[in-house]
Amino acid sequence: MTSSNIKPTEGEMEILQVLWQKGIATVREVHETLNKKDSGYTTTLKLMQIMHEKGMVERDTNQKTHIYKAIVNQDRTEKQLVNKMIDNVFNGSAARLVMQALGNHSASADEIDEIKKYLDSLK
Amino acid sequence: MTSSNIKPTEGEMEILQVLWQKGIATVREVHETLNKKDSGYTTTLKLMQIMHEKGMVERDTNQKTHIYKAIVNQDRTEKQLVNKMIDNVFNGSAARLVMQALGNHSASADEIDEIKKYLDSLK
DNA sequence: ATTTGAATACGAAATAATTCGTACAACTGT
DNA sequence: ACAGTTGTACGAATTATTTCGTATTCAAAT
Repeated sequence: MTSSNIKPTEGEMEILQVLWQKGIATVREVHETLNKKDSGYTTTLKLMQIMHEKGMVERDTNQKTHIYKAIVNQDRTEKQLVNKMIDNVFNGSAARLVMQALGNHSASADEIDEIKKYLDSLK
Repeated sequence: MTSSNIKPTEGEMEILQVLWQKGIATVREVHETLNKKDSGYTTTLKLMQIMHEKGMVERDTNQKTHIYKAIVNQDRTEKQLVNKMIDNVFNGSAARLVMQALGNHSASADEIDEIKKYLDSLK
């Protein structure tokens, strides 16, 4: 087990995504970006406070409105989650994951080209 | 929301994997395949019973020792999980997931060829 | 027949994750 | 100054998931 072994919950991942994308954000900004109709502002607040306790995010509390920033590394976190899925769901085969991902509607022709380029660059 | 929207928990996924791999299996077989030192036999049993209630597995109870079989479709379930990850972790970009997966587990040359073939077949 | 071992059933505890209510502090505009 | 708005803090309820303990049943072996 490596030094920083982070396992964000689903809710935490959603928040991290916003933070990674925006760089920094207030609770309100995060809450509005994920516009969940099914849960209130204080839920997002609480989650972010917990993430702070866990050391996943840092925050600037100099102003009344705190400003949050992700500490956990995006790339490392993504790798961890992908690896876990390859392991858990695809019996260790990255190729199977990839094909499953590409068989989806979510892969556009552009994306496919991009991936081919990437594959070529691997050789 | 589609007709059968299944969201296996992590524990359920582990069991499903064994069932998909073996075709059919008893609780004992499943429990021993996933040799978890941290939880007992009845835990696996209970999980599989719950999965049965949820309609994820079927079982033959003609013998004392029940024989389980996955009902949920492997391919569909995998797609669902992958889609969720693309959404949750990669902001909707299948390409980013793929690259993360390939950057990781140094995919073998064979795997890469296989994937390229697959990509071509998509056009 | 009786004991022993392996199996199921199932309630309930333990743990994890999410959600909310409410108190209170700080800022805004009048 | 003070009413209204926006923010944080945080305990507690709710919901989901995992885990176990114990009762009971069935079958095999002595």
